[in-house]
Amino acid sequence: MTTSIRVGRPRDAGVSSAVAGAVISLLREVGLSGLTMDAVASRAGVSKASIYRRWASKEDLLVDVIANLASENPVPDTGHLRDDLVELLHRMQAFLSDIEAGQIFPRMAAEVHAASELGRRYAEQVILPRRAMLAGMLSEARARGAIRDDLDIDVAVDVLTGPVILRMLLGRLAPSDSEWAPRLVDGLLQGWAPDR
Amino acid sequence: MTTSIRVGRPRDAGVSSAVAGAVISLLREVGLSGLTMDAVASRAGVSKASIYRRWASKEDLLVDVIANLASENPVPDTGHLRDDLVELLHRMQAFLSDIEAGQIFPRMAAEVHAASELGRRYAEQVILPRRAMLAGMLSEARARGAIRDDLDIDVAVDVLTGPVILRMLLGRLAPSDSEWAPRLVDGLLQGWAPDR
DNA sequence: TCGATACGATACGGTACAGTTTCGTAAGTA
DNA sequence: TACTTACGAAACTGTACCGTATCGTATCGA
Repeated sequence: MTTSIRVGRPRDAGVSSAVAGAVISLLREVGLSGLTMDAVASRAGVSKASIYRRWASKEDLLVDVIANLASENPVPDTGHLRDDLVELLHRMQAFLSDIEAGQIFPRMAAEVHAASELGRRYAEQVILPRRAMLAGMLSEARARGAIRDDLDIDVAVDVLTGPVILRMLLGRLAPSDSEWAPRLVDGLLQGWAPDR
Repeated sequence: MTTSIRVGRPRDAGVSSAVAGAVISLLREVGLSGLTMDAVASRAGVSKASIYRRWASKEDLLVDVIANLASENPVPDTGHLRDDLVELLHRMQAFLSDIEAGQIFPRMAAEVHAASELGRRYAEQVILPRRAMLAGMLSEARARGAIRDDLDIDVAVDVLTGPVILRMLLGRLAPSDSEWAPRLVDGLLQGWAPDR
């Protein structure tokens, strides 16, 4: 509407990015529940007043920062389904264990489950696109005959990604070595192979 | 040591159980982070003093109550692996969607991941025994030739249970009908069948 | 009956933290 | 220069909540 000409001192763009960076690093260190606005301000080298000039509440800030957390995620596509899947699971594990340190994902999972605004946006911007990409990858493989044509794609997506989430949640209780992903994929592909 | 004869008014056993019940119902309604000792006392119809006479802290109370939450879980065993697995997944779904309302499990998952005392005890008393039972069930089936003898049991447990956890976390975002579990099991068993 | 302990009710201390306000100053526009 | 908005620093308000203490009463054993 009003492309009003701003008067007065302009906002320092560095403040916003410093705050976002502080939120992410604190999220890793102290988790969602341990994150305070005072800590964010201090870590960002910024006053709380400046934060509240940009975001109406802590909730708003978190939604904004976390939703923009992981937008880029290239899909491996060598044309060789087995290797693509192993690579995809490895990337997923790396992604999860990167933010794992700060326990972002488990807490986001709880938010998703609780259907909070934060959870809704996280699912919408992070989880669902990834599921859709994997589904597309499998559909393509099925179309070119690499896997049996009666394979249920939805369930296949669950079977591939569910175990990764599970192992991540269990963490130290069920450590997974580098061979875990290929063992999983190879095991599944045995059942997914087209009838000869 | 001292089997000291108690003097004075004895503790009312009803208080402990009322408190435990209050914790569970509140956990379902407001979640772990929304649970306060005042609310527990009020819901249980008990004074806070009486709670602190029994548990040293909120943390102690939660660990005690939650760890004793789900101890009994019979394993289906009709001898027919496919049906047993479907039944087991259905029970798992029912279990998770029962406590789902209160979001206990996702929060416990975050605790397990965070390796807190609460999470450690939950994993020890709830998760790991169930994994062990399922692994036993699969080993038995493998021993009697119902599934291929080179099947990796550990990965098989992940592949069966991971998707259930995933769907539960996603909740409304990826609703699963009653056919989901059999589709999952049948899909997996295709790959697990022994070579003919 | 007496002493000890439990009970509910309730007040209180202490702390943590979200969000607001104030103040002196910096950086823009008219 | 005058005005407007942003900035950091820091004090402040309000609230939530854990854990403790006090009080009058109830229930046990001796």
